[in-house]
Amino acid sequence: MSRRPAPPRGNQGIPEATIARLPVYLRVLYACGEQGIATVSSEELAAAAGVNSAKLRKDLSHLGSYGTRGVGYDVEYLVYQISRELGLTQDWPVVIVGAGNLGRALANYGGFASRGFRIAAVLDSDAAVIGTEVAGHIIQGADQIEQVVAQHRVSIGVIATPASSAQAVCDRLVAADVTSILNFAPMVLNVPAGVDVRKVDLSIELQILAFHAQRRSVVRVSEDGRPSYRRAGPADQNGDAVATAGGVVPAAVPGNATQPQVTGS
Amino acid sequence: MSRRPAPPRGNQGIPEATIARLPVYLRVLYACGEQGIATVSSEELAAAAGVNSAKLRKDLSHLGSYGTRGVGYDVEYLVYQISRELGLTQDWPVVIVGAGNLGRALANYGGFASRGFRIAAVLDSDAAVIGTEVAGHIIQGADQIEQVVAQHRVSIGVIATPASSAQAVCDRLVAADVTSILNFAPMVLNVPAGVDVRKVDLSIELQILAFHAQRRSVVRVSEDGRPSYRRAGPADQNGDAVATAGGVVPAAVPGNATQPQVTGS
DNA sequence: ACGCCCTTGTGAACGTTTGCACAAAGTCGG
DNA sequence: CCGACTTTGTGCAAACGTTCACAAGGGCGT
Repeated sequence: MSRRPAPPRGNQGIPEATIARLPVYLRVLYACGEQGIATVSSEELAAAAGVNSAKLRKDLSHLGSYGTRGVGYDVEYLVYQISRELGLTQDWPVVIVGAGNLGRALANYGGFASRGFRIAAVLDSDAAVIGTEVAGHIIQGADQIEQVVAQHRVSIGVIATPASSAQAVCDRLVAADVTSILNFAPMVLNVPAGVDVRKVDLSIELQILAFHAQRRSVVRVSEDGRPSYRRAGPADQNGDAVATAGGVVPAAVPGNATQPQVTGS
Repeated sequence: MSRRPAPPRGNQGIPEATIARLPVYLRVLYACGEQGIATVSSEELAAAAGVNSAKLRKDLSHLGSYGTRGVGYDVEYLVYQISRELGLTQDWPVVIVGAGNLGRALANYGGFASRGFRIAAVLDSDAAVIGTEVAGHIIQGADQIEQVVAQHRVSIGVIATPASSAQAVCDRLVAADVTSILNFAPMVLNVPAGVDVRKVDLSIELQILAFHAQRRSVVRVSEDGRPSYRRAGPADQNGDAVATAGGVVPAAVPGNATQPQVTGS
């Protein structure tokens, strides 16, 4: 925002892109542990996580030198280190606002309660659902936000309300000292500096998919349509461009003859 | 991930980062249209979308020169252009696999049906829910995947199953010629090249939030704890690092004295 | 004890994304 | 019709992220 001429930037230095991948590594490591695997090489771990092995090593190197050359990484030890770095060794109470279809789905989501996160409360403003039970939690009124947040020391809030009330809920959460918000409402939240907002937006993801799908069907017209459908390494799952190696789409919709009216002029 | 010495790449040249933001602009533009606003400047649009105005202009410039200098962008025209670029002017049938809490939430999600996407079918493998209705759709058996995909020319599939069956469902979708997959299951899907996978993962988002929250609480110990809570411009909502406005973040975390037990050895 | 072989950790090159700053280009009032 | 003002579109440089390639380091067989 404001100019930073010579930012001292005490940023202790883990790149944001790395942070976003650590949870994926962590999940794979848990799976390894459950399989009884004691050590993994960067190559194996990278393949399972769907990334380049050099990237994985660089990511892990930001945490420290926790690997053993010639062997790999100790699964259990690495799990601990990543967990600590992400702050998962402490308990994070979470409040879910909005007990509609989505809110209930979230409350029932198993991976929620596990690994450090704990649902402190589920709130809603609809009197019809207040008092009913979801995933072992009695739904409380939305007017309890401040009290619940203070009582459980909540610092993470999940907004699963309609877009129309998302900003109001967000404001109340922020006023109650919640500094991390996960927003499922399809809108851009306005928050003060120092509050961290992440959004999960089905509609946006679908539109990105549609773009690639459309492009694929157009590109297919080009030469060299080798229909090789070989099972390659896992395509990048982090939103990078599609590989479009041998894109064999049937005969879907070329009809863009609908040249539109230019409204202005 | 084979080497690509000289990728012919018919990439017509819209950066991936831009594609990811276009849906946000589109949503803001729709909101403007509903408010009766006819034209917007890049500054206004950028503020509403939570991005830098220069970035917005550069993004839009990739689609063409659709603005008018000294005035701004015509809302309706820009909506059309972005929609066309994203491929939203055509109809995208979508199949949802998994009718649990999440699948039902998705099926009921309003923004789904609107703007180009249409639910072709909702499937599940649980005999207890097959035949019941969700959001106007009779839930069909998961063994109908191939038939439904072929019949409705589905090219986008949404996986809302437990992680344990996600890969199997994915394989069947891919075999049935679905080339775009939105994965809600908490796992990395393995797909052939040419298939586009995007993932939405609550657990990962929470862990990223936890990391920032943890860092913030450590940083707070530092000097200059000015509790200025002024309402600033919308903090970046795309997952970038938290602004932490006054955050000078100096001597954070020297305490790595807690050298843990090395399990192996 | 020694040397081979495997894997990590990282320097350096490359590509992508962001943000500034400004010229080009249009509108609008007089 | 003209000049002042506003806003777009973009060249450029810095920041950020990815990938390659390889030296450093450690285990393991002999």
